[in-house]
Amino acid sequence: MNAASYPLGFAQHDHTTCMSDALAAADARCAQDGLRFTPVRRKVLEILLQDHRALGAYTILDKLREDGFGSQPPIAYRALDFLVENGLAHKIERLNAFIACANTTHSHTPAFMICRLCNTVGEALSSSARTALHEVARATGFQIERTIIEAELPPQ
Amino acid sequence: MNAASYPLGFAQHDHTTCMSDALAAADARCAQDGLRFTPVRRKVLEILLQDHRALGAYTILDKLREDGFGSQPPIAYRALDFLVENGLAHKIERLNAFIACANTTHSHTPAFMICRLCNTVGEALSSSARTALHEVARATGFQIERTIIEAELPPQ
DNA sequence: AACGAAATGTAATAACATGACAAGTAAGGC
DNA sequence: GCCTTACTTGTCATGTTATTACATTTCGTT
Repeated sequence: MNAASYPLGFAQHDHTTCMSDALAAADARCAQDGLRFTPVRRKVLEILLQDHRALGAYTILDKLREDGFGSQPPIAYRALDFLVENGLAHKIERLNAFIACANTTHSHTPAFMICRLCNTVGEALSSSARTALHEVARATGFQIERTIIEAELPPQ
Repeated sequence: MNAASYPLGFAQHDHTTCMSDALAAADARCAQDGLRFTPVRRKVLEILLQDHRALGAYTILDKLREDGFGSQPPIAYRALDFLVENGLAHKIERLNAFIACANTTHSHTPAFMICRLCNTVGEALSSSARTALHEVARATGFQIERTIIEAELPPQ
């Protein structure tokens, strides 16, 4: 096993770079697509990038408050909606929580590997699983609009 | 496309038989494994079997109340936990809601096909997708304890 | 009948999420 | 430049989902 092939979140890495790179990518992406990467939205992404763990909306809200932003739930939820819609973050349904996207370079819908103990979340490639799922759906006459693939990992 | 290959929930079928068969299977299963299939638990399964749509715990709770059972949340959640733990129902994470298992004959973890409009949920075979996911995990050094595979269907 | 384990009843509260409306801010047309 | 319009944010209120804690009852066993 090679550490470099671990999903981000479980892998050792230079976290400062990882954060600044992700923010730079988000800046570029928003500029390119005419999206307004406002202070709250940026701050929420920064908060999510701090750890690679999934954070609940209210945890995020607390951190926003500390930084002088509004502290009512819609503040956090709206920023999170923006990030999720634009592929800068993901919602982990299993946890009702959110993580920063670990792979901003291209559009994707990863499989999430969730540590049962600490909520660390890794993004793994999921194209084979996703293809299989689409194939199953097609065989039964359905189209799929969106897929959710999450795996819970036992304590290591 | 052949209607018979649709997942239950989307397929035409004799619903009375489907319900009574499922209840009989649950009875048998619980008898065999020494599980206590108490009145509340049975009632909750009946409620879930009524439609093949995903129902929230509080919807179930309302129906329990109508039938003279306790009406505090733990009543419903405990029965649901029992059913889910023992494979008689599933939780749909995307919806924070529950459905009766459509396939009591063998242990399985299906992929769920969720209609975005009406919350009708079908169970589809997912072994290929699941295998692919395990393979991805193995390749990155993880074991998977539990998988969640859900697909949202566009309005037909 | 007495015991321990499992299940249920009930109250309180925690955690997650949205609706509605007012106020502020940015971008494009004139 | 300033007006309009669309978007974003602030705030209050409320709705929805889920758990903790503890008392009581039921069930199976001895």
